[in-house]
Amino acid sequence: MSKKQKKPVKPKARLPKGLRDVYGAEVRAMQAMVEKVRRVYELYGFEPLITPALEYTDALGKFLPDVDRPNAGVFSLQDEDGQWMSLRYDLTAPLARYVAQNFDALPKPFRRYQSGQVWRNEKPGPGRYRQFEQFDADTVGAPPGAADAEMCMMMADCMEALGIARGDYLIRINNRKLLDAVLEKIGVDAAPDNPQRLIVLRAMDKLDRLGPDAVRALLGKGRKDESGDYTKGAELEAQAIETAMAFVSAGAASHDETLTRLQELVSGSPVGEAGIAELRRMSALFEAANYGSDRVVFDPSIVRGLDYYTGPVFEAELTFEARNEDGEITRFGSVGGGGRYDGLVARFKGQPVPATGISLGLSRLYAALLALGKLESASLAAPVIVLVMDKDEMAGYQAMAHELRAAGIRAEVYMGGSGMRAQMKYADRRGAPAVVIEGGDEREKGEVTIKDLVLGAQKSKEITDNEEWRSGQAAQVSVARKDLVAQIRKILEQNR
RNA sequence: GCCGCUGUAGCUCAGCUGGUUAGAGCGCCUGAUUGUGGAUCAGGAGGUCCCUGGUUCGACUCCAGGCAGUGGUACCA
Repeated sequence: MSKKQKKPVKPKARLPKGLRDVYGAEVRAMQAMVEKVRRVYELYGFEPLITPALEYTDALGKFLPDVDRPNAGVFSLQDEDGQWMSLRYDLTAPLARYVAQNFDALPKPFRRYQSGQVWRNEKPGPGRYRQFEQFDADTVGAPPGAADAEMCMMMADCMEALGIARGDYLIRINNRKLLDAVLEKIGVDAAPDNPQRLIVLRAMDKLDRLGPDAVRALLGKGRKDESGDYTKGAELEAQAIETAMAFVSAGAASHDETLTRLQELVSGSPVGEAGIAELRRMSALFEAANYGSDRVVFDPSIVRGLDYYTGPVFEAELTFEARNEDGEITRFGSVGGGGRYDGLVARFKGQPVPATGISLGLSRLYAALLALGKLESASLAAPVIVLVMDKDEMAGYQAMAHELRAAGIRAEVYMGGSGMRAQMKYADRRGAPAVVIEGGDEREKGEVTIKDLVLGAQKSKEITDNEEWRSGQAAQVSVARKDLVAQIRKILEQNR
C-alpha cells in the first residue's frame, strides 16, 4: 500500500453551511402558509410579481464604491462581460429596480406582492440561514399615512390568517423621523454614515433584549457582555443619555398617551413634529378600523435596518413563549417588519418616489406555528400502497391504483424490486394507512386482501405472543375485488 | 470579527494517571417468518478516534498550531 495509490475521488454528499433541504410535510406547511398570506395580500388589492434571483450588483446598491467589488454580505459572481451580479438579499431592492425600469407603464400607486428566496452571506446561527424565504407587499407612490397604516393592519391580518391568536402577536410602530429628532436633541450628527449615530440607534434597538441598564451603558462608555467581549459605547453625556432613555421608554398603554409623551420629547424639532403628525394620522386610522393596542402599538425603541427607511417603521413580533426541543423557553421575536423608504426608487429615477412595504419571514413563522401546533391542516394522508405480489400482474395492480385515484384517494403501486416483507416495511415507513394485497390465493377467488396498518399498529401493542406475530393476519380483511375502493374508503374513514 | 466550550460509528455518548484487537444504546441490514410493517430473539455491516506537527518505547488520551461545530456577543440592507 503506497501513499501514492490513488483512491477514486468521491464527492462528499453535503450542503454548504447555513443552507438546508426542506422535505415532505414541511414543504406542504410552507406552501399552505404562503397561500394564506397570499389570500390576505390579494384581498387588499395587491398584484403578484416574480423577479429573478440574480440582479446586477449596482442595481441592488451593494457595490462597494472604493473597491471594485461587491459587498461581502451578498453572494456575487461575474457575468461573461465582467459585470458583477448578486443573489438578491431581499425583495425590496429588486422591486425598486422593477418600478424604476417600468415606471411609465405602471399604475401609480403601484401595489405588488412577492414571495421568494433571498440570500445573505452571513454567519449562520440557530434558526438563521443563508437562504430563507420572505413574503413582501409594497405600495410605491403613496405619501406617508394611510399606506403605512394599511401595511400595519394587513400585517396583523396575516398573523391571524396564519392562526396566530390576537394577543400572541403585536405590531410595533415607530418613525425614523422621531429618531432623527432625538439625535438632533442630543447633538448627534444625523448624517447616515456617522458612526456615533449608528451606535446610538443600535443601542436603542436593544432595549427589549438587554434592558435599560445595558442600553445606558451602550449610549455612554460601552458595555462588557457575559462572554467578556466589549462593545464600544456612543460616549454621550449623561444628560443626552437620559434624553435618549426617556425617548425609548416613552411607550404607554394607549396610542394617544404614547404620542403625547413623544410629542413633548421632540417638540421644537420640525422633523420630529412631522414624524408625530404621520403617526397621529396612522393612529386615527387604526382607531377608525378598530385596530386597538392589543394589535398595534407605538414603540419608540423600534429601529429596524439602518440603511434606507425614512419614515414610519414597523415590526411584527410574536409575544408568546414556547419550549424548544431541549425544553428551554424560547421567544420567537420578530417575524416580519417593514417601513417607509422614500429614497429607494429615487436612486434610479432622480425624482423622489415615496414607498412603503412589509416583509414576512416565512421560515421563522414556520418555526413559530410548529411550536403553536397550528400546522396540522397542512398534513396530507400518506398514500395507500398496492403491493406487487406477482410481477406479471403489474397491469392489474396499476388498475387498482387508478381506481383509488379516480376516487380521490392517494395510491401508489410499489415500484421497488424487493419482496413482500420489504414492501410492508416500505408502506410502514411511508406512513401508509393501508396496503392492498393480491397474490395468487386472492386472484383465484376474485378477492383482494386489505390490511389496515393503523389498526395493525394498535393491535401490535396488545400482542405479546410470538405465534400471533408470526401469523401476521391481524387487522386485515379480504373483500371482493370490485369492493376495493369501498373497503379502503371505510378504513380511511375509521382512521380519520 | 471577538470571547468561551466541544470534536470518538448514521445519531446520542462512554473510553481510568498515556499501554495490545476502541465500546454501549438507538438506528440500519440479514435471518427466525421462501405471503405480512410495528413486539421479541439471533447475527451482521459501519470508525483516517477532526487535521498537521511535537513529546514519548508507546498518543483516542498530553502539548502546539490549524480546521470544523456550538454558545454568547458584534454585524444583519
